[in-house]
Amino acid sequence: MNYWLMKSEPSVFSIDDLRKVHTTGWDGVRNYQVRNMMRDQMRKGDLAFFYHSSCEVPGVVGIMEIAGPARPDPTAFDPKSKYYDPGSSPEKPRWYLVDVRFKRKLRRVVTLEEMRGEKALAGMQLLKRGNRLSITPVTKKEWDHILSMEKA
DNA sequence: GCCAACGTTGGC
DNA sequence: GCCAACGTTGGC
Repeated sequence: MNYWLMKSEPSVFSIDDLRKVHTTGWDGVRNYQVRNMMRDQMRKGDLAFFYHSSCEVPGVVGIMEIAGPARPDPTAFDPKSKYYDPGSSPEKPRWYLVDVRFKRKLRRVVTLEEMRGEKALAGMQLLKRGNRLSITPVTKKEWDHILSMEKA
């Protein structure tokens, strides 16, 4: 069982959007490292933090569950999609997504700023300089620590 | 809007 | 295979 953190801009897709649709394909990933993580390491039943990025208060806002194994990202095949990639085809897909299911919202936003101040989170990949990956692994210790911050 | 830190592209 | 130019991410 693995833990993850997945970023999304709330103006594009927020935790409230996920709550409404309940389950959705996490589409639009166009980074090879992130693709490989989804395809090779994410498993059904893994848990992930939903993180709001590029917004007023960036931070962890909720929890979701990986609902199934990686599958080809259909937006890559759609010429009308902004994620269209002519180099990807159903026969030879280049991009993958995982399905995610809403679990719950946190009682409050655990902000990026707060997390930076926590010794226990000093090694977190999210907090490393220059990190731009939209999905990063989270250790069980980091996971539990962030959940303990929710109550503070 | 700025800009640091990456990733990608393409000429050579 | 190198590397300059360009594009993107995302905090601030």
